[in-house]
Amino acid sequence: MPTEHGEKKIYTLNDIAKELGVNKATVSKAISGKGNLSAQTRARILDFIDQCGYRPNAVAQSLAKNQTYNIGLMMPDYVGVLDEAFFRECLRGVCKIASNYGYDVLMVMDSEKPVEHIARLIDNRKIDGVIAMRSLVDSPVVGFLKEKQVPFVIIGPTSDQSVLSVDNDNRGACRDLTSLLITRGTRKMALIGGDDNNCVTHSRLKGFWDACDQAGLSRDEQMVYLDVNRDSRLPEVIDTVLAQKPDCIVCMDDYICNMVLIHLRTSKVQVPRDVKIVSYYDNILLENNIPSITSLHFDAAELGKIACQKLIDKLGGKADGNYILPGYQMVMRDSTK
Amino acid sequence: MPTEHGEKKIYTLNDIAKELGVNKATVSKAISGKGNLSAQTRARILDFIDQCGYRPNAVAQSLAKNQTYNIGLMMPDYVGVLDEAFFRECLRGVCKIASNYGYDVLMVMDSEKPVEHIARLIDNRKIDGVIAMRSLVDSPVVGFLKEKQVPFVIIGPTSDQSVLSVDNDNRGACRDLTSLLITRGTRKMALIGGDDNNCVTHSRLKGFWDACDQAGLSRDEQMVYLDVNRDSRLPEVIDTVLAQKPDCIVCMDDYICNMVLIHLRTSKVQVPRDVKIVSYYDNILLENNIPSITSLHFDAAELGKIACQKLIDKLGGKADGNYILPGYQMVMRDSTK
DNA sequence: CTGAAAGCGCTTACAG
DNA sequence: CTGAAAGCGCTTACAG
Repeated sequence: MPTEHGEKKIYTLNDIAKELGVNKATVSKAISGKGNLSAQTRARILDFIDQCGYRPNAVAQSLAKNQTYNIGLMMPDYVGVLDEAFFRECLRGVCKIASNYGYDVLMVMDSEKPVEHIARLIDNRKIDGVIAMRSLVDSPVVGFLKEKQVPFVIIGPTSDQSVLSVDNDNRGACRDLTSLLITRGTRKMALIGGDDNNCVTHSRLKGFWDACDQAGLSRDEQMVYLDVNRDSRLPEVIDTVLAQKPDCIVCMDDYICNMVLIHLRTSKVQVPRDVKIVSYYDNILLENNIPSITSLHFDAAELGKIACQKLIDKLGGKADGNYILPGYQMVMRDSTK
Repeated sequence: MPTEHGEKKIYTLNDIAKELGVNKATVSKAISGKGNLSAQTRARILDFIDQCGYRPNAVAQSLAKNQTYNIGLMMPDYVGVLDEAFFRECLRGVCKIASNYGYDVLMVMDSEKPVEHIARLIDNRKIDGVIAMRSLVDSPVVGFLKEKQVPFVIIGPTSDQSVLSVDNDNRGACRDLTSLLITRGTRKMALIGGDDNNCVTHSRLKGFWDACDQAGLSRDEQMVYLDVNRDSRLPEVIDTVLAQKPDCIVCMDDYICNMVLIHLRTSKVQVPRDVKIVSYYDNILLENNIPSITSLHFDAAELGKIACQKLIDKLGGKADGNYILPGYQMVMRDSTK
């Protein structure tokens, strides 16, 4: 029932109750479906609500029900350029499911003081639970959330069996890809990996060793370089690696892979003729590279969806198992032909 | 005052009032600083609050003050891979300022039904205002927000003078970079551009033409290719362009630039000897390319900050001018030597 | 300077 | 099946 001015009146439960000559509790019941009403009055109320475009005030509901229908999403402030796609996809997944259940997602970019920020949200009772996209080893966030007793799930690895977590099977995937290379005759493999402080680095390394062990290859620590960050060491590391004449260079992420490719180009080393290249992560720029790069592909959106689903289940009181490991794809391309 | 169990009691205003033998209105005033209180009782109350770790229930405050201290941030669901860095930086900027002012950011990933989603948020009164990262031409979102009379600011270009907006000076930046190339002797330039439905594409094209006009070069439409998306046309477009022997290829974004580079490599065309390359956007992968690529760099975080600041000003009743155009950097690198 | 009251817009026992 | 009441935790005029 818009007025002549086109400004729509915003109805409250009370308004509707008065307008219809019933009690506002009755209206509330009609909407929520709780308690019993005659089908007739329910229909009458619902009809009217439809016409006048009534929408409940979520804030008032929150206060009355002590539930906000908000979840806090903690996202790393800085992530590698090439992980951006991952986080964004993950965010999409989370938002999608949240939306399906009528929840909203409150961003926490954990820049300087992630713990303080999330603490404020919790203490002010602005959220019901949190999803932490955790990427750093020994993040203080997890301890904090446990202490606060807020329902939460983390995206990433944990050794802590008491926390709900969802993760890609990085270890298994890296193992499988490495194994496949070995099966195909690769023997001398080099591994170049990123941030040592990042959980995923360790999982991937483990997978790499798993495959070596399984194939009876000795662990050649000389061929493994971790914590190779962008600023400095990468060029010399690549030189050192090349000097050892590997069959294949395994890059832990696409940033490293890109740098390796550039370097090889300058050094006139041909892929895959002289050396094979594999990346443990799949970015579109490398897919387009010539030769295209063999890599692993994880479904980040799915990960976000599952994380969100688990949190909502938990908020709804459904207990649930600890881990879920969605699948992955090995994308075999020209760089390992 | 934690109990023996380590579970901290959660205090309400009422609890504190009782504990201290004062009225809860008094406590409220002590906290808000509104109204006048004796310095003594104020101090006593504030002390106690400090000790017991009281935090106001934000939901109750929202209801009483009719203000949520939440802002909705609309983010495009799908963005080009290489724009991800831009959006993430922008998001950071927004979150940063929001946090400074005690606001929280509610994500809206406008996938299928952006308007419906934001409508729900508004109608349920979960947010006070919105920031729209608008990237598409003729987005229905803006019209909707105007109609709803919700305070909002958009990040991106508008012709609509009645809406608050913040944008990079894409046109000016592209003009300047193009002009500089012309000054340096470039005459025959090709332009390859992305999504025709994206506002930024048009701004950049205008800047390109501006520079041509200014230098008295005729507008050679034969050398301009828009809406070149990834799936298909790019390789043939590049061939067509190369056949015309340009001095320089201007790429509207880094995805295109990357494809061009790959293609040139395969065709044994050398940069910058045979042709110069410029990108209108700056991604780290291209910075590392050999040769490194000349490009424009925009400060996305700053853009986000300003957008958020403007919205908060508006929410606080401060009217403000319509546009702000932050600066940019021209990063001259090897590809135009 | 402090208190008592009404109100924000809902929900949820509890009566009838 | 419907209504009257109390309550969620705050804020804000209004008295005194």
